[in-house]
Amino acid sequence: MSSKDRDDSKTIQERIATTHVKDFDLDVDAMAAISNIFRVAVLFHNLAEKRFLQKHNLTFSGFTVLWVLWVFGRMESYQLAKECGIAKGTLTGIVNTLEKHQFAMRKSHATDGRRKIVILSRKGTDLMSKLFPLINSLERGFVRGLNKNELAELGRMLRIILHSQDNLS
Amino acid sequence: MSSKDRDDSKTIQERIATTHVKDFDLDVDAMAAISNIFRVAVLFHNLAEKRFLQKHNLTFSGFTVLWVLWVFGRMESYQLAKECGIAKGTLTGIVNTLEKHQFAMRKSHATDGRRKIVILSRKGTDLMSKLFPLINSLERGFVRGLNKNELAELGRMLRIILHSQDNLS
DNA sequence: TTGATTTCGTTAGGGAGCTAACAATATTAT
DNA sequence: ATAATATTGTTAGCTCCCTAACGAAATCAA
Repeated sequence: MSSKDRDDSKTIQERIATTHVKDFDLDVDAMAAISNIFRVAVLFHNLAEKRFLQKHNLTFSGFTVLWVLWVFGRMESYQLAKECGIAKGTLTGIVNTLEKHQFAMRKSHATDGRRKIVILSRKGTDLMSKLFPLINSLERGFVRGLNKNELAELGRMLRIILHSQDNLS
Repeated sequence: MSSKDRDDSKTIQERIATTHVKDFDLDVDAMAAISNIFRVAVLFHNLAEKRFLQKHNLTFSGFTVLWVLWVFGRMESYQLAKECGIAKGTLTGIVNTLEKHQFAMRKSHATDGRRKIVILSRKGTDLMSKLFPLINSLERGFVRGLNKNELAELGRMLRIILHSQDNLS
């Protein structure tokens, strides 16, 4: 199966944008890439919620927090927010929801009265053991059109983009 | 500048995940790719709002709607929602906000009493002429670590991912 | 020790995202 | 023509997301 057999034609938006935009000095390829990154993210987000998360009273954000907790075991709030890429005020709400459904709970820091630690409950751990492979199967499905080398190349390019933004938060 | 000179090492999350996850039959590369797509999207979203959009009372979603309207001229609501990748109920709120700031307005359909058409105001058009190149410069900055061929390859792979999901909404 | 500054988590207010239910209008069936 | 069905946009309820302001606690200064 050659590369030509696969559907990689431009989306409607890209096509129109290409024609509409010639008055400005625009980088259409950069625009298309970022725009399509958003499309993939939204698509994955919605599909994951609908297929696997909703029935467990879990949102995608809640899952992300549980994912980090599952990987790291436990974590202090401010670090958890940073790792999830959300504001600290947002994390408060998400942890409230997770606590309501008893997937996680808060603990006070031993020596510092300001800090709180979020830990995974047994129920949360069990759920993650079940959800993690399911979500990964969805991820696998999303990139099934790419071969091993292409997938590695995609990962490399995304890391380049991320690291080139490190300085300007 | 060779490929080796650029920072494309794995993120902390990827590294930890790789070690924690060996009990399951997981595709770590697929996980890393999707996860990093989300990171790029969130980073771009926040940066665009902070740098260019906030000062005009515009959110990223509001900008997206204006962007589609600017490209297509005008559009019926249900189609606009679909093109933006959001639910119709969500679009109602966004158009309310856009109307409040007079960037866009609703018109009734000529023959079908159910349908509404959203059109860009003069104020919205002027703003987009200014914002469009600014956002594009941010997009350009995001992919500045990739050369022309790599960027084209990235776009091609993202399109493959998107089209391979076409069947399962 | 006392006072100023910093850090951490929560809260409040605005906007965005979903689903489900609803009213209004169109379309189709009988 | 009338009834049943389908479609469109809005609304309500919940969650998420941001920023800004706040209180509590820790740290630093003098």
